[in-house]
This record gives sequence, structure tokens and C-alpha cells, in this order.
Amino acid sequence: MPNSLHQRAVEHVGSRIVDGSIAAGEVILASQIEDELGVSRSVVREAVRVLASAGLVVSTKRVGIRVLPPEDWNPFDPLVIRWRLASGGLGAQLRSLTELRVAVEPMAAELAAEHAPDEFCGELLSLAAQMRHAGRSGDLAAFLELDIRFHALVLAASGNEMFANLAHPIGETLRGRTELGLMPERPHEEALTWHQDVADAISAHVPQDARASMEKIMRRTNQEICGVWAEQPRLFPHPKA
Amino acid sequence: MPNSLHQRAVEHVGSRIVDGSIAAGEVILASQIEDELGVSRSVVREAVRVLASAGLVVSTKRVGIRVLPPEDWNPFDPLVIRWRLASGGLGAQLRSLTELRVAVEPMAAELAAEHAPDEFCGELLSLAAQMRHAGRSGDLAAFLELDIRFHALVLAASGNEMFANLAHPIGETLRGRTELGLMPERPHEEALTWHQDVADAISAHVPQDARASMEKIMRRTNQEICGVWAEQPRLFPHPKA
DNA sequence: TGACGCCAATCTGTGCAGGCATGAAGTCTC
DNA sequence: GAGACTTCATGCCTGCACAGATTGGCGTCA
Repeated sequence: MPNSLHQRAVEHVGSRIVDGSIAAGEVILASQIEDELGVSRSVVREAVRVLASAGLVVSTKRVGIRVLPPEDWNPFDPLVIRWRLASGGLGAQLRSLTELRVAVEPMAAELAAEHAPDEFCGELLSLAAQMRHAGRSGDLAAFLELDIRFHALVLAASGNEMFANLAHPIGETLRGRTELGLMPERPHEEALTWHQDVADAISAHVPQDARASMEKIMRRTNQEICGVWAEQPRLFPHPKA
Repeated sequence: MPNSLHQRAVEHVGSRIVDGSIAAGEVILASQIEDELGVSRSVVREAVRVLASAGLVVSTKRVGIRVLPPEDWNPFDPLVIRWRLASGGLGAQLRSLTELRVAVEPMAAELAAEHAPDEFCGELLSLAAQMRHAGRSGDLAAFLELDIRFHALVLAASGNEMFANLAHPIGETLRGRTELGLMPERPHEEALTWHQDVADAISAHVPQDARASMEKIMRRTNQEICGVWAEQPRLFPHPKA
């Protein structure tokens, strides 16, 4: 529940753009938004500036606020990711993020094995053990939270802040999967072992093993859910000069 | 050259935060910024909102505008990336982006081989040929631009909009490398071949080959410039609940 | 007559100035 | 130490002037 008018305005307009209620190319007027939400110009203008910085709109004089097409949106903006996950475009967003995971997490595991501080290793080992316990006892909710923390920790342990920053959307992805019932009834025994292997390899500072085990996890993950977006069209916007 | 007061204000404050002129934890007042830039409250407020959406600041009542530490910045925000590349933190930003490239580009090549439309294939082949020509004739400037377009095109051809969106910062990275004199005097013959191989594999729709050739390129790239950031400290912020 | 080019009216965002409301910090009192 | 009070910067609102882009009308010329 957004508590400031500013947040509410950003949310109101942004979510409608991302879910398609306001089509690309459409032009809206600041005064429209004022009326719809019953807020003043300053609130609307600040909200529009934020949306513009995310690539959702451009505002030009004499014409108004033009809604930009999806290829102009910043797909890494936390707001955009959240709105996409919450909307009909869920499948496409899940695919993009999962493909990104498949690319990034093995690299993150490799870097973590090279650079992770000791306290991260200890916590990773502890999390892997807890995951095994929760997985075997069938406590899916606990397993999910541990899984999220595990992957976030590997990303952070890589020492690459761009990787670390992907933890939040990836966590949302995992939550989204369980909500959609795309997780196996109980975690595979192999998955539990692979997570343990990743933690072991990072703790032992063996980059190749860490990468290999994480690759196994990602390959399996990708298989399990690639059906969701099978029919989602891919977009190929040509790069601009 | 920013033409609106808003852009100027965002630029002024944001770049000073990123380059460290304004330290994390410091608190600035909106009225300060007004005086510094000679602009009105509305301009400052809109700028602050944009900076807040990038995670650079938070503004609280009775306190002012608090500058957040780097781990709170959104490392994927285009503004943040630009400011980091332009500032003393260049080394760290170059490392993050390069590690991201190493992770993402092979995957992008693989996906491109699976999904790329025909017109992308044709252009890739053409670019590879032009790169070979420019490389052998020693025209570094032309080679750089072709290289940027080539990698941007592979990312776009993956059909993953998050990958495609990385084209701009990656292009900046490549330009940054040449400006720093980190590129070889003339491109290696092997590099020319590998680019050709990537284009061929994508056009022939052979994902494994595309990935393999791109991995070679990335491995070489990483070797060539990892010296730049050798002394740059890695940061390991613990993931928050 | 019809097409082109120029100019003014108009519309909307941009920026300014000032006002009151709100709520978090710090202070004082008990 | 807990609660009420004061303080002060941001949150939010409003009226005004300005700038820039679009539109439509006007006149000219082919």
C-alpha cells in the first residue's frame, strides 16, 4: 500500500502502461491524471518524471505525455520488473529473467568461489543444510525462502554489484513460480545435492566446480518451466544507432 | 549538453554523488540545491524524485535528502552507469560490466542461433566481413564501431529484451577500452575469425557453436583488460531480508 | 482551382513563487 | 524513562508567466 501520493501516482500510471491498459503511442494529459487521482500538478509532474526516467513515457510540449512502446522501457528497472511480473506479460518476464539467471548464476558461483569472504561460505553451507532438511520434510514454504536466500547470497558473494542487484527480481521469480504451481511437489534429491555442491565448491574455493554445479541447477530449472512461455512471442527490436 | 533545467539538476547532483564529491550518509537540503543551481523548488523536487528512483538518495521529512551508499544504487540504471564510467570508479564499473558480458553474451549467441530472424543473420554476416576488412587494414576507429554494432546485434537477436538492453552500456564499455588504450594495436586474426564463426553459427542455427565461439571472444577480452581493475576492491554487501 | 509556404493563435509542458499541512526529531516536562 | 510539545524540512497545493510545438488560416504562386 503506497502511502505517499507520489508513489500512488507512479503506481497508478506505470502499472496501467505495463499491463497494456494504456497502449503504446497513446497520449495522455497531465490534467487527466490530476482528475483521475484527485491530486495536484506537482504530484503528477514528479510521477511523470520518474516514469520518463524508466523509459515508459516522454513528455513534449503542446502534445502531452506519450506512452512509449515496450522496447523503450528499461527492463532492469525494479518498478518495470514488478509491474511486468504482476501483469499479463508474466510469461515473457519470467522467460527473460530465467534466461538471465542461466547466464549469470554460474558465473556468479565461479566468482564467488574465487572471492567470497569466509562468513559468506559459512552461511552458504548452513543454508544448503537447511534446504536439505526443509526439502526432505516437504516444507515447501520454508524451502522457497531458503532457496531465495541461497541464490541471493551466491550473487552477493560474487562481489559484482550488478549480479548482487539481480537478487530481488530473481527472488520474485522464484516466488512467482511457486504461486503458479511450477515447482515440483517436493524438491528433487539431486537439486538438494547440487546446492550442497555449490556451497562446498565455493567454500573450498574451486571455481570450476562451483560453476559446474550451478549450471546443473540452472539447466534443470530452465527445463522445468520453459513450457510457461513457449507460446510467448519474442521481440526483436533492431538496435538503434 | 542538458537543455532542460531538470536534466541539469539531475546531472549536477547525481554525478557528484556517484563520483564521491557528496559522500554517502551526507544530508543535503533541497534549498541548498536551489541556491547552488539558481533554480526553483519544483525543479529540485522533480530531480530528487528521479535520483531517489535510482536509489541514490532518500528524502525524509524534517531531515532532508540523505545520500545513500553505493550498494543501494541501482547498478543497471543508465544514468548511474554513465556517471560511474565517467568518474574515478571507472575500473570497478568496467569490471562489473565485463563480467556481465562474459556471462551474458555466450548465452545471447546461443539464443540468437535458435531464434534470430533472417535479416539479423544477414546483417551479422555482413558486419563480420566488414570487421575483418577494417581489422586487417588497421582502421581501429571503424573496427570499434563495427564491433559495437556486432555485439549489440547479437544481443538483440537473442530475443531477450534484458540482453538487448545491455547493448548500450556494453558499447560504452568498448569505447572506454579504446580510449584507455586497452585494445590491441590491431585486432588479432583469431578474434576476427571468432566473430566470423559466431555469425556463421547463428546464421546456420547451431546454438552450441555460437556459444562456443562467443565464449572464446569473451575469454580473450576478459584476459586483455582484467589488469585494469586488479586493485579495485570488491564489495560484499550482505543481502537484506 | 489547388498546392505550397508562412504566420499567428492555441495548447500543454516547464519553471517560478508562495502558501499551508504533515510528520519525524529533538526538547522539555513530569 | 514516558509522554506532550516545539521545530523544521519535506509533502502537497495553487496561481502565474513562459517556451515550444502543432494547427489552421491566410496569401501567394503555378
